[in-house]
Amino acid sequence: MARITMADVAKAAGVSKSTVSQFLNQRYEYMSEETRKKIELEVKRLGYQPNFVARSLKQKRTAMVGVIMANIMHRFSTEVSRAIEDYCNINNVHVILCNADDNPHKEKKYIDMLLLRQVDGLIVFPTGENVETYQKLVDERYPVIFMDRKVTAVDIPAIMVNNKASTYQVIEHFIANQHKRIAILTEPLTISTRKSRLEGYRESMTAHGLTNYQDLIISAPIDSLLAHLEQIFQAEQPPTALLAGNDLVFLEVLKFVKTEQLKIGVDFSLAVFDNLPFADLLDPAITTIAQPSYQMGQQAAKLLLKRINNKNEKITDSIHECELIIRGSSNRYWA
Amino acid sequence: MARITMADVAKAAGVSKSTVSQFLNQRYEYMSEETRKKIELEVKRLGYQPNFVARSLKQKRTAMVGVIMANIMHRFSTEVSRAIEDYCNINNVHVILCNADDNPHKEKKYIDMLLLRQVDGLIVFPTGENVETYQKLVDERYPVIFMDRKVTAVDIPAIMVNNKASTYQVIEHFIANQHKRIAILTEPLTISTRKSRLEGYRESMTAHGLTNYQDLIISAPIDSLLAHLEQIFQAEQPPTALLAGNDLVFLEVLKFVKTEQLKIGVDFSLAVFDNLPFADLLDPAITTIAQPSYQMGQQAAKLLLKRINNKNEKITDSIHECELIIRGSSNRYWA
DNA sequence: TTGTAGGCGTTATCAA
DNA sequence: TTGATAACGCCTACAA
Repeated sequence: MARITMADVAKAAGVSKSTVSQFLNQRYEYMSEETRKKIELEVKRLGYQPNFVARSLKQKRTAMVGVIMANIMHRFSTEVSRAIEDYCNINNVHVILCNADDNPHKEKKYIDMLLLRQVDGLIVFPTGENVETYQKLVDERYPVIFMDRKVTAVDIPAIMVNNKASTYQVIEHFIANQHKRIAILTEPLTISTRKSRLEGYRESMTAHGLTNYQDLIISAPIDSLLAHLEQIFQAEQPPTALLAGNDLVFLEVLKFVKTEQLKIGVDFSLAVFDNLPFADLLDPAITTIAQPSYQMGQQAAKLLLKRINNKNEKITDSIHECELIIRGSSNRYWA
Repeated sequence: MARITMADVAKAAGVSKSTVSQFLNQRYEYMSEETRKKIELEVKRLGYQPNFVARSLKQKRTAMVGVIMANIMHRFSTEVSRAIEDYCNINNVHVILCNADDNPHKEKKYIDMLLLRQVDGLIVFPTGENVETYQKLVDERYPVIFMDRKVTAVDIPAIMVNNKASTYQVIEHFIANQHKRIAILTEPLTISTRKSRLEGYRESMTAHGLTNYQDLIISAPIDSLLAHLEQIFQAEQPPTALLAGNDLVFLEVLKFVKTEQLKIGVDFSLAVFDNLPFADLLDPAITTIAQPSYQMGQQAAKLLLKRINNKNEKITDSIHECELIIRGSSNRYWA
């Protein structure tokens, strides 16, 4: 392992460590051509590799950022993380990826650990449950960006999508197709994203005179969704359209469909708020609200690195537009 | 951040840095109850946090491992990485996750970077194209484990599945259902995994007297698979069964099916060598060869950490069994 | 039982 | 133009 140090190079080249350091940091300005050559040669010959840890200690900068993702099994998180990683690596910043499983304890543990490791900044899909910890970051002027979710209690910029408007739009799409019993299916309302989506749902329903939707809102942990679906579809007036809150919820809908031998697009219309790589390939194809995950990740990384390099950089919330892609699962006129 | 140092604690407690260090490393043996208490108090009061970077520099150990995954868009990689992360984090080791996109240049760059960062060990899904770099790791006795793929040119232990036997088995399953024209569809044969699967295919076909399979082997980059499928299905004797080499290949098959308006399980039988979270939920359900990704990741992490803690630990290749799960896409008798 | 001193490999400051 | 020298924060002999 990198056991050749600057001192070795210095000795071999017959100069001092400082000079080698100058050389390595491309400060040739006041360096004779001769010494430059000498050092260059020895660096190559000895196969010198700088020691990042030592440099980090001195510079108080690690060229690493931490990403705490919501759930690695969630496609959106994966896509965003990948974008972050791509951007960072181009800029020679390494990413430590942590999977919090939407668990506040894990989240806190990871934030603390990453700080101890002196990562230069953090991108977090916040659970929202660690306000104290978030606030500490703000107080220390630590570079942090929230992804996908806003935590209003704390002044940290967030990169999100227009959850409310997009949901409003897809509900309107259902209504335009004459649906009246439209259900929304989501994981518990612990994060802003889900709340906003529900809000969009409510507003859209209300705006179109469909105020009787209380029993059509299902918000429950993933593993109980199936039971809720069974129940709601046994009601006197079962829903005719369904909005699945994300890809994991969608899988539950698939299970339900399978168990009950129903046909999507025939027995009820369906839209999914998320990116599904195979949305277009199923039969019927699935209507989705696609989130620009890659752009969001890139933007987060870009802003974070900027902020790291300039503590005064002011970052504000950023809202990305989703795209409603209507496909076979919801294109039937329901009259 | 963490600007309280051991020196601060020492001063506040009226002891020396060494004593504080002793305390922090739980070496209370020769410490008076009194000083212990004093230090404990000050650590709490000042909110002291150890500096990992400084510790790493001194100890030449970072408590970080690097993972170079093949392709973050590939479900199997994701599942394995998650398992590695889970195991490592329980053991207070952090994971730097890098996505090589099956690109040898990226792979090499990442390996080099991770070494500069002095990660304690590496788990790599090797492209197989950087033998020189791999060999360097071996020469330095650097802890490395290969995942999913073997590189025969170099003596690094690999954790794999029984690719050949599993493929043999699924082909036999097709044959048992009276298929004679069985095609295999895989990405280019650059890695051992794919080669072994093809080998299993060949042996199984041959063993059952189906020697005329040359035109039934499609091995091509993802984005050209569709064209190959079109072609092979236009042949005089199109295949009646298809083995898709992984989940990404499967998506291409779905595209093909969609374009051609075919029905899986009716127009041809299908099996997929990989984990599909929704295999059971499609119509028909998809026959898969499931890989124990989580166990593989856990094992890799476990072995790596063991090896890191004991340079003499000898690790050997490890082969995991897959499970052939027969579902609707291939359960039809083809006579 | 506790403290002193030196070093891990860099970088930064200042003097030469 | 280059070189001493002192940090960075921690750990570890060894000394007291």
